[in-house]
Amino acid sequence: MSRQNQTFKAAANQAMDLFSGLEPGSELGTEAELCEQLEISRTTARNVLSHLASLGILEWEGRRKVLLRAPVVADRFPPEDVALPAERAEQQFHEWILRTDLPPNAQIHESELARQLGISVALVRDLLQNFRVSGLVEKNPNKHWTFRGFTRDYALEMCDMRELIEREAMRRLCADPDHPALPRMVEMERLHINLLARDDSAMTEFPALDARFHRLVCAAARNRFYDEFAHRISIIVHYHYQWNKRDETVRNREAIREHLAVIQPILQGRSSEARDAFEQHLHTARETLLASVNWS
Amino acid sequence: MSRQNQTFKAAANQAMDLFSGLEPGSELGTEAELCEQLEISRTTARNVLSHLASLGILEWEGRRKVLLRAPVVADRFPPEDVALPAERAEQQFHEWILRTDLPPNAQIHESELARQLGISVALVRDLLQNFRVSGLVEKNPNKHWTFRGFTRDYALEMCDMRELIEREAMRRLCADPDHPALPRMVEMERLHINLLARDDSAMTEFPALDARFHRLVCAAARNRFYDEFAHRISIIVHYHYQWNKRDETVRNREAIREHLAVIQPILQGRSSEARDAFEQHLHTARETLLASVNWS
DNA sequence: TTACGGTTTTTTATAAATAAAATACATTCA
DNA sequence: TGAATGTATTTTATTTATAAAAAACCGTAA
Repeated sequence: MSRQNQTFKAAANQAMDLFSGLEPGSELGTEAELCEQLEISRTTARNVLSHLASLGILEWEGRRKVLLRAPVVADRFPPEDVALPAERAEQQFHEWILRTDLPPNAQIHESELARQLGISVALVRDLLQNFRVSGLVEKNPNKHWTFRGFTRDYALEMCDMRELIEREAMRRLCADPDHPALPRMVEMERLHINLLARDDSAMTEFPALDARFHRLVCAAARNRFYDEFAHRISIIVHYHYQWNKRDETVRNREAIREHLAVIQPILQGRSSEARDAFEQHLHTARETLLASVNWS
Repeated sequence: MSRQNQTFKAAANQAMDLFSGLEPGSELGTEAELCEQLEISRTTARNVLSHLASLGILEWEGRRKVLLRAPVVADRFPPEDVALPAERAEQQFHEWILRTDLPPNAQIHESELARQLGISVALVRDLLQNFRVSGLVEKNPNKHWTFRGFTRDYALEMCDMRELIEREAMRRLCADPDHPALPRMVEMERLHINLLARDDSAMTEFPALDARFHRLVCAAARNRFYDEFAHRISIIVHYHYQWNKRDETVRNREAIREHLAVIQPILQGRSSEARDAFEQHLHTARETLLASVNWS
């Protein structure tokens, strides 16, 4: 079927967001300006303009573009139409592989998975190839893929690598009082304090914050290999925890406090205290992760 | 054009190797046995048998398979026919990206590269996606790829990561006197001593040995993430050094001696000496790598 | 005369097509 | 009867096709 026009649809919705802040009758900028704002090509920008014109939202002739009325909800493309197939597929795939209870050494067939997820084999192939780096699947040439299993071994190897990297990143962060990551750490403190103040139901937001915290720590080392690994891990941990929910709120609150016990000394320049607290947190994180796979 | 039959051709050549050791007139085993030996499916095994029968190398009817004559060179498929397109393409791609003098931030177009390498865009896409993990290229969604450059920064980040991992792996290797990697270390010592005894022209074999040594060290940690990283690095370093040839033989001989200064204490259980020597080697390796990118 | 808009060309994202290779099923002969 | 063979089906590797999106090109009006 080739491409759908998701980029166009997403851009059209974004343009409507932009224009709903303007008065009807106001003149719009040039095509190039719209491209900048929406981060799209002129081809797509022009398609958007002509679409909005056909909806009667604006009048467009040559360089004159006048807003006729504010866009309404009915004008927008529905959210399921704007997600790119690749993005949608990736999310579905992660859900499937990390939340379906696949046994270790299970065979994964590209064609079967494509049918299950309702996407093309080529896309499944992309997903599996990319996911291979996470160490959970491997390819048997000319044959199927194998799921290696979210086993205790896997968790141990992941924790080892994570601790190696994050410990080093933390060392660098603490060593430099003018480290460029510090402003973002201030913001991070605020987010943690806010979340801690809210009630248990808000704890569902923790996994995302946890991932951001650890990615920020990794980013402090300014090493693309650290970042790459942190990114991989955050996906795995995110889906794994969504699925394993026991003691969730208690565990999450405790983790937020541990994060703060790291963040605050960093901001106040008490390095050794920060590093001790971080060691403590790495230890807890390891325990939590291992506990969640203990049954295997 | 879909697939060529490389698997079949490679298997046919392998089968001929196998049969050339047998007397004409001898009976061959079952189809299933041939599958085992050649690591192929029965479909392919049967195709091979029928091909060899049509060449008059054997007679095949039902379960009776008799070797008629020894295969000769003319029976074989030429080597360029047996390599899989994907493998051939990968090698070409690595040559291209690591030995062509691409400037940092150069644009890479899938379609253009496909034309240059004479392969399909889909294959180029696979190669770039896979290579992305090495941190040298990045994707601009809906647009081209960007070569980030084999810069000083890149070399520094790579060395940092490498040292972090290999230092830890070495610690583990030294901590366990019965480590399962030790037998392979004995073999490694032998290979190093042999190479050192040969003349300068043999030094072209060093990069491959170097990669093996470092991969073995990483393997000692028994962590799939270490292995993955070691593998990536070995590709980069391999191609980079092939291209940067100054002081080659001197540098290589020195590196062999440094490797031996690590291997021998390990085998003799002198841990701290091994680790000191390894630190020294990591330092030299870093210097060498940085020197090779100094011009940028 | 130059920045902007109209048009054409190139490139990417995705799916579909095709032959090879693997696997599953049916059949036959020791 | 069951292990090996013959046959059919499924799955993978690779290329090709197609529409969307980006980029390049060219003309025109402020």
